[in-house]
Amino acid sequence: MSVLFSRQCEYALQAVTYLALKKEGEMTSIKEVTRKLGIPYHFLAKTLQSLTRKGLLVSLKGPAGGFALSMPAKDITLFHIVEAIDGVDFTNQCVLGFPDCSGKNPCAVHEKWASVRDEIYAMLVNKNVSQIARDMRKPEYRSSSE
Amino acid sequence: MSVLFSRQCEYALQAVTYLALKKEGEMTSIKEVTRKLGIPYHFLAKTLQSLTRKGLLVSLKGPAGGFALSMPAKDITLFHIVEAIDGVDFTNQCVLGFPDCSGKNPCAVHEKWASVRDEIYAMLVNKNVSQIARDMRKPEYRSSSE
DNA sequence: TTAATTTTGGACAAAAGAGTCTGATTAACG
DNA sequence: CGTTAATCAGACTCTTTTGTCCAAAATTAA
Repeated sequence: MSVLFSRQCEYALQAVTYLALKKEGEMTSIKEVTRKLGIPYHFLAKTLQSLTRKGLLVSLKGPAGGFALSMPAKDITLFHIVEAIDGVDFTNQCVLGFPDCSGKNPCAVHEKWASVRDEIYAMLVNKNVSQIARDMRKPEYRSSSE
Repeated sequence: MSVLFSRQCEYALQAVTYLALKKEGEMTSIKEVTRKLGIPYHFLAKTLQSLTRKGLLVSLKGPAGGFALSMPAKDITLFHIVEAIDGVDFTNQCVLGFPDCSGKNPCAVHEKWASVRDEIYAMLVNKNVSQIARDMRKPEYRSSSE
């Protein structure tokens, strides 16, 4: 199992941040993204199509076609991507799986998890893909296998 | 998908903390646990058997049989249970799914996630099921549907 | 000893997640 | 116009996870 997000969501996060490295409006093909990131072609295709339908990306068919961010990179956060692929249930679900866990009826780690969850939320919201692209251009940020 | 742990692991966490409510050495049947917690009988059976093989529980067949903690509740932490069912990969995996993410080669949220992960780890290690049982006996801690 | 009640073990089924394949559509370029 | 290169759509397969079923073994109590 993946840690916190589904595989598909991880791929989406990786791919969108990769697109953010390109200059605004430049189209990037699925082929390029999957090669650089080492993820399955057709699976990512579906994922990017889904992000396009949700309005986070734009796409263009034909030669010189591909995908690009639909808005300035500074307006897209990691949270937007997670929201589009996995949904945001993690923001209100009990980490121990109790269906009726709440402030009135807390599980053993309710408050602690609430604070952890808030940190995760902040981690996703406070990072827009423009900042990430800036970070990734630094030499010490090279997570893809190029 | 569940939040952080597999369904089976959530069930295990719920069940073991339920067993911790009983007095030391008292046997509790699968039937009772699944009824109180509203989780599938045969599925939990397998889970408890697995915890028994791993040494966290003891079991006894026959009428008046069932399961009990194999050691004092204060010696069992949530982490032990997670370790036995899901494993501890979450302690060293990249949250964005980059296979080669590391301190030398960090992803965009590497440090932030490291601190969140440490908090999760502490949350699991610092809670033993004896404390949890004590908490659950208070009136405001009633997470099962009894 | 017999009946009842429980865990144990293994096989099986269903559902969800991940990944693949093929053909259609679209657009750039010669 | 025809070729080529890309997305799009949908069906399909494979794997993992979740859940179910049944018979055997063990233990208690009558």
